Amino acid sequence: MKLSTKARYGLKLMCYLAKEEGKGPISLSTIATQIDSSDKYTEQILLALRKADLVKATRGANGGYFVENAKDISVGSILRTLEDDLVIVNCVGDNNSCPKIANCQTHVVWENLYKQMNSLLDSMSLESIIRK
Amino acid sequence: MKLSTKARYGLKLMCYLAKEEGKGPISLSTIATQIDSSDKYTEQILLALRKADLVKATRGANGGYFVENAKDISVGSILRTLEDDLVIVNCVGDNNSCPKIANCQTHVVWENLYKQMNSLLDSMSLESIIRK
DNA sequence: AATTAACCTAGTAAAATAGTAGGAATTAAA
DNA sequence: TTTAATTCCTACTATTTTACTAGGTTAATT
Repeated sequence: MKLSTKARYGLKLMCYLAKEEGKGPISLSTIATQIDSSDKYTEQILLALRKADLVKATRGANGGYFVENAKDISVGSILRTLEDDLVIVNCVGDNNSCPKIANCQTHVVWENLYKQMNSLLDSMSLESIIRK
Repeated sequence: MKLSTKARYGLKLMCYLAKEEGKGPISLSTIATQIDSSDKYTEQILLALRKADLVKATRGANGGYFVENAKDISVGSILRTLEDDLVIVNCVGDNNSCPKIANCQTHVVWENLYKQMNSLLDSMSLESIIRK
């Protein structure tokens, strides 16, 4: 159960963008260099984050990606968009459909774990972690 | 980031053995049937759990697997043996060797997550979850 | 018009997980 | 003392997921 590189690069990149907040769009290639990843892989991550509205982008010459209001962006929201909603087992979260939940002792474990992870990660804002 | 089937089957199986505590050894095939898995796959899981001393086994005819003191076995200890120590990223836990930790903002996130997961799972005993 | 840079989809390579197979060792019962 | 039951152990294979690459399209700026 390892966190994906997508999520790790993604959080790293968001920290970088948060630190540069207010300085205008930053190009993909600059971002990729900062986080030691390839342009193409970084692009995929940024695409997902933009679709989730966690980063903004402007196209064309001098375009790039940027973050607004880092203090309102939680680490949880970033990881959920890059990590399949942080659903650790299929029987937790929104579309859990296991018919045996009622008499399943293990379910309570996954449910607790899921809730704790989300609430911890939601309690950390991007701004709070870059200040340290 | 999904939990492995090994860990899921493993916890299920431990719940079953905990419920049967004191009734003597239970054969592999009985256990496999109970958790809807194959004998061979179940065997691998039991092997790992036995090596971690979480289940006991007796060999030969009428042999099998059993659990002692379910109240002293934590869910965390089970999952750690089946899930690569629950190390979500390489830079947490015992053999973290990343030289950049000192000036890495994301590390604090992984470290917190790692600690919370472990402490939650350690706080749940096998006995406590089968009672519900 | 040319250039720069994001957008988007599809494909491939690598790694991890899931599961199978089969023989060796041990114990109990016949 | 032989046979049957049962765990032990290692290696292998198939499947799925993750990681990463490629290349054309669209939009904005100069």
